[in-house]
Amino acid sequence: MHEMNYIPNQVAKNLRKKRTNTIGFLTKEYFPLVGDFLNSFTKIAAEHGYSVNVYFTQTADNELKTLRLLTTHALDAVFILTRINSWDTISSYAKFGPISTWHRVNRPNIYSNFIDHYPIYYHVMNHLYDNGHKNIGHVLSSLRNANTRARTRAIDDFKASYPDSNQDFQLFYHTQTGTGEDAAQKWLAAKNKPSAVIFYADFVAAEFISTLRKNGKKVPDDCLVVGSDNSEIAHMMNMPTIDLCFRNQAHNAFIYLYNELNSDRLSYENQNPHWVDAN
Amino acid sequence: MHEMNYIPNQVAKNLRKKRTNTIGFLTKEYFPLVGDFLNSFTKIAAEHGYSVNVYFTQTADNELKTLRLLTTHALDAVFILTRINSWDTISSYAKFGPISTWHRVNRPNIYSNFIDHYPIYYHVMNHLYDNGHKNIGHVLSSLRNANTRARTRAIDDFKASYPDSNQDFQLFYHTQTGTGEDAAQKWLAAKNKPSAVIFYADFVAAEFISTLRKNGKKVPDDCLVVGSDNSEIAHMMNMPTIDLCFRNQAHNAFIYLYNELNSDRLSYENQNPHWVDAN
DNA sequence: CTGAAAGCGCTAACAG
DNA sequence: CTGTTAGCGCTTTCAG
Repeated sequence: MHEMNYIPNQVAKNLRKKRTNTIGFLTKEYFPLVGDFLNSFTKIAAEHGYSVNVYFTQTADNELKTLRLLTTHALDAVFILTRINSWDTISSYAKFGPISTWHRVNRPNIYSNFIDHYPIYYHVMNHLYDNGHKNIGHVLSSLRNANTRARTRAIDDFKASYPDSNQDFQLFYHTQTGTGEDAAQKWLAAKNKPSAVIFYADFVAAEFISTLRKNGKKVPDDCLVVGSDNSEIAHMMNMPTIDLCFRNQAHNAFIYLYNELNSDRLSYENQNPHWVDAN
Repeated sequence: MHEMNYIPNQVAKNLRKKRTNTIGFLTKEYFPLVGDFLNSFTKIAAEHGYSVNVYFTQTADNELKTLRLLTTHALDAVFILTRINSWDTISSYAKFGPISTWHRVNRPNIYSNFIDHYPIYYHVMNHLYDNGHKNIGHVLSSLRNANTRARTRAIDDFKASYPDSNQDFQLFYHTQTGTGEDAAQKWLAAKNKPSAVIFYADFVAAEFISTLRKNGKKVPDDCLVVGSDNSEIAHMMNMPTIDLCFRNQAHNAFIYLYNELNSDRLSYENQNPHWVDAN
């Protein structure tokens, strides 16, 4: 019998139970929404007894090394915010532990809590058009991203329905660093400037605004800028944005992992993307 | 002999080695700099074979529960970004694993990679005074924070040296949410408005700016706003800020933990706080 | 130099 | 119902 100040060893428990109650949170790089998302994800995880390990994967090799933590039983499950390797490669790790993401990916063994950007994006264009914006610019993420493809489909369909509108200003980016500034330079250089531009991320939109203002332009008078996250930055910059429910996505992405790992079932949250006015 | 597809079990290794190579990153709540800091901290940790567990402690009880992970050998060490319990209470856990923080705390068993805010703050006030700002406002963090006390000492000493200056506008806050807006309301209501205001965080300064603009004020014409982190937000909002070297702090805070846990020694980085102009 | 064994600290199963 | 034991998978030690 030990003395009364006995402290159980968690690692021994983990070995025995073959569970660490730890989930990996993988993102290629840091951008502001990572923090917000992680905040939501970690809190719901903590409520159900899980802790969250953060990994900034940076390289394809590193991402694989991190996924291999599932095979060594260091992690019970994995959430992927931004990936590097192909979904095929990633999904091959699902047999070692459940994997979820917020990206739109169609694999039987990866839970995807995606939002269909098509209807909301079409709705936003309609809204802008009704407010007199015939020339609408689009700053989009990479086309390898299914959300981006949904957006370009919406653009094409909208263009077909409203031939008098102009959707020619389209930019595609793979990262978020320096992007807003680059887009602003392109806008300043454009001969036929769109009167409104929709962005794939609040942060990029914010950088766009600040670069425009630095160049003596007025926002929203010269250009209405629309963000895409409903994050704090959107409020700060006083821009309209699109709520794509990342908080619910974080919630549901965890719920899936939990349900896969445990016998009891937690229930999913509904999500409802919507336009958010500048405050 | 097993087949060739043998995968070692990390948890068994951890049990044997009595090491998890995992560091806890504790913060009371989320605010934008948390993400930036975590990014720096996690990357340097990963370079040296450590992963980082994030905890949003929220309550005093929760924070203790998290610190107890040191006693159960779930965590090797702990970094504290924002605390809840007293440093006395926290330091009593140092015998179970090294603890570091970026706060200014004078405990033999807690490494504090603090920046002395006194000289840089005095310098900033001087700079503003030389540029014609006789009435300078101060939005500060809690007085239980040693950095805040260094700032108030700088204010008092400056006031003594320049009796014609006005430093009466002083606000103290415990959190970062809604703070900038509240400070802006106070500024708008003030009869004797300071022509420049220095903030304890970029994010709070940004919120202040956006609230002022919403109320028809011009920044920086009506009020020069100075931030305090040199974070992305400062660039976005085009405000001058103070670089307090949080990236170096993240680096050094990790180095300490590493050196305590290992026999080899990594070396610390120098830090040099400085004024950063609006770009 | 190679191979077996002990033990890290826990929990589940089993015996008393 | 209580107490002992086997084994989770690794590493270190010790014997061959």
